[in-house]
Amino acid sequence: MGRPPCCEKTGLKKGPWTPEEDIILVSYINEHGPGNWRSIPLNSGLSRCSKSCRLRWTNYLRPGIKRGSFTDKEEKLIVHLQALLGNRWAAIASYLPDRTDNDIKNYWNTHLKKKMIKELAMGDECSNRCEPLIGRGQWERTLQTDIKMAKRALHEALTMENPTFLRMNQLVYPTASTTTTLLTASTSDDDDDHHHHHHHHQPPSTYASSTSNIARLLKNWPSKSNYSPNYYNTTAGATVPSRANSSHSKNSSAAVAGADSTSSDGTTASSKVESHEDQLPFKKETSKLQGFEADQLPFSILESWLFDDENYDQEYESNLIHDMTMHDASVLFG
DNA sequence: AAGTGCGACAACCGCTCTCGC
DNA sequence: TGCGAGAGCGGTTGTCGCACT
Repeated sequence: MGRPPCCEKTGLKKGPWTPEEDIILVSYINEHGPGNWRSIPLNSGLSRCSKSCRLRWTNYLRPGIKRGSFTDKEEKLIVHLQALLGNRWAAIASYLPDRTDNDIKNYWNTHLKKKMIKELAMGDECSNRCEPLIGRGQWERTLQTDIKMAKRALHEALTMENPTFLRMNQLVYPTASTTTTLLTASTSDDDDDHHHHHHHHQPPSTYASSTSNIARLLKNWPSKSNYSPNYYNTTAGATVPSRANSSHSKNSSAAVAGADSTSSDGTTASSKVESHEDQLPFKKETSKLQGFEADQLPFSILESWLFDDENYDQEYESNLIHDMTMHDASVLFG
């Protein structure tokens, strides 16, 4: 095919990033905000293409990224969502806001795919050998049930009007008063964005996965506890307004937000840029979440739907399937 | 100690989508 | 409406480190 790789133009550097390059990139973004990637190599002195800068930022340098091994819950969620959505890693990543799509994709390819194949093989073997214990049909039904549960969760999240869903949020949010204001039902298709939360990060084992290295070197680098998610959100804020509402951004793993926080210069993120909260799937008022463990949110909702079999009843399923319109299906499955 | 194989993951490539003109 | 530029996404590759022989 014709188009040359973007980095071939002017001898731009490729390959692993050095600490010095990371510092330059982070310093620049710290000062100007993310976005406008094309200007970064021009103005920052980096010999990297804009694309490489964006990837480096969104996958590794952006604050709030959780690294390290995946938990069982995350793993299960990925399996569910992959069964539901296929290899749409950005969409899957939107349900694990502190994981990048690249991370999830790699984890799937290196761990989960093999695991699923193995389990499939074991299922087949078991169905051949020990039919009385669990037959192929039963295994398939179990899998189908899992997929349906995931569909149901997604459907709930998208419709936003199911009373059961509201109950779930009351579990998540601490007070009834906040619940009513936070759960303004969305009418926009853009609302399948995700919640954002902070996790306690595991210490990175290599440089490439270490933003803390940069933190040590950069005086103003925001710590994990005080970073300004809206400010650093690749798609949000004044720096890249044109992309903020795109269909890509709604699923983007870069769209990380969380509880409001103080940025490096001492101003709050929400005062610095326009809030991105109204694009979140479950609207919330950031100020009302001060001090609240927002990082519990995604799993609080999804884990209940995806992991708790007690929530699942056949009657609801049949009703749901009946209610799902072709439009819903096209939205969900493209 | 040296060589080899393999797993993990960072980074790249190419395509598609969106937006502004 | 068409076009070009920028950005996002998913597939794939390259590299590194570890385990094993």
